[in-house]
Amino acid sequence: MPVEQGVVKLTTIRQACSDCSLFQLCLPVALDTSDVELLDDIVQRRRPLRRGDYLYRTQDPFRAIYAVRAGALKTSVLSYSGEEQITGFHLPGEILGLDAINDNHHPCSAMALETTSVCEIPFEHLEHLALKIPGLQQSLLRIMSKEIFKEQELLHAVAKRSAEERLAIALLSFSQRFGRRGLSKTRFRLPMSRADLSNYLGLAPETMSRLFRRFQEQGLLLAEGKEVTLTEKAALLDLAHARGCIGAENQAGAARKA
Amino acid sequence: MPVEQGVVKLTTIRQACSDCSLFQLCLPVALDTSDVELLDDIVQRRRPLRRGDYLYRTQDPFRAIYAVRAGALKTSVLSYSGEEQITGFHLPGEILGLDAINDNHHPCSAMALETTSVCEIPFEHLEHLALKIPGLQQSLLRIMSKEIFKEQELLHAVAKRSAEERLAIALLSFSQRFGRRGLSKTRFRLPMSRADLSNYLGLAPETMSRLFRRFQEQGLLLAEGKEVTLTEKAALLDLAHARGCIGAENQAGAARKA
DNA sequence: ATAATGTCTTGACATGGGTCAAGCGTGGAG
DNA sequence: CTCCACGCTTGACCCATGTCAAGACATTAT
Repeated sequence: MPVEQGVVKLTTIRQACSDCSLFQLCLPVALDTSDVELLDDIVQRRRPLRRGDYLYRTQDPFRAIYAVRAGALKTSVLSYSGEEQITGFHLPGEILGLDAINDNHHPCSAMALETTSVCEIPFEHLEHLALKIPGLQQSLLRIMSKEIFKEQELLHAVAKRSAEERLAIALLSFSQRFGRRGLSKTRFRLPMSRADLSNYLGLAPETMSRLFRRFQEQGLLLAEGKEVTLTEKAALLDLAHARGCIGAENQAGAARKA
Repeated sequence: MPVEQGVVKLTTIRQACSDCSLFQLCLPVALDTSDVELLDDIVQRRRPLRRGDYLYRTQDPFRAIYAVRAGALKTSVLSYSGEEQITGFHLPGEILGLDAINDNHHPCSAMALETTSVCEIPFEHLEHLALKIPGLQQSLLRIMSKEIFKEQELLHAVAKRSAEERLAIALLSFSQRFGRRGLSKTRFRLPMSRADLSNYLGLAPETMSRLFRRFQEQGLLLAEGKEVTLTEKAALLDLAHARGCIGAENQAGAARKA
């Protein structure tokens, strides 16, 4: 077994993909044991990021994609006037950096929302490996396809939906993403600030605030700071008009299919 | 040279990728001649679609991706209440269907906006070929990465921008996409109806109409039906706040890079 | 040519949600 | 423990954009 090429050697950093409870999520395709070992060899674990640290910044050269192991990140771009535009939140088991493949530079910055650790997967190695392991190529293409689909979905979720619908959709999306990794689908801690969330959804923070209140008054949820409990998921789904939408179980399901 | 496996044999349908003026666009990576021939063998040309014909429909099993050769298509999903939600327009040289890789079914329908012909690229073959031709795998991953990036960009273009900004962005996007294939960047024919365009941008058709008038009054453009002439592109760019945005030349440029 | 059908435009009006400006609460620093 | 600061909430107000309804125009069919 090769020496860990740890970017930084910390006591507890070594862990094989095969032992990782998130492995099914970040590369959701069956690889046999020897293939996983090949992958293991190229994956680097990094020292955890602290809240506010950047994993990469806009225009950084693209070297690797990243799988979130613990914590959470946001990706964002600076808009014309220098305002932050949040383009995504990334939870454990999710991959980020794929949008940089195209032109070899990161089109956005990724910042840790809390103490966060990631696996770094050098892309050159991965690409090379994907030529050898058909399942891996397939997996990669799937992940990217899902990403495209997800964005499209979100795009039209956010484009012409009311503030109410947007928040419902976002909450259900988090519910689902937490559920996917075995956590509660009804009670979770949002890793980002209200401001970040509202920014992401294209709403004013004030509007979000009012919405949270209204949802609470209507008994749809309980919010204590970042801790959220969804008490009436059905009603939320209804609000989100979720048929064929993010809140529905199609995403998690799709990822595992075939 | 192998027999053309044409889905339908029409008189003028046979044409090699290597002769195709759009080839650089649909697979923007250098393949050497023999590789292009391999690709050629799997590409099928289909009978042109007429206006209103579907290339595929939501939930159809995924078999192939498609490169637009001539004409234009729109992709759309049906929202909760049965309303059409347009998710994209696809012009010559562009590829569609990538969003279906993930779960083996098309998540949206693709309909021809005018007489349209496409190259059909069976995905199983392509995937297989990509294992043999590193450049092809790379190209595929790039294309998909670009797609993700594009969607992200658009998402946040549409999410929190004014109607004015959205239209400016859309017009510049078309300008650029026409320009990329050697057509005029300032004078072109929009292939879709106003209603389609407004739907796509998340605006009411009435709003679009008023905007077109206003832009015209301000001397930014000339619109005669679907024929559009951009007379003050700089001003439009300014309106779009286009730094780092769709209108900027980053996309076309990026596609060709490295 | 004329009718019929759909698409685009225009106007009047209503409203969701953005903006501005305070006030409140909580958690970290001293 | 106390203070400060930041993030969240609340209220008042207003504007951009959606909605409804009608009319102009264009395109196809008769």
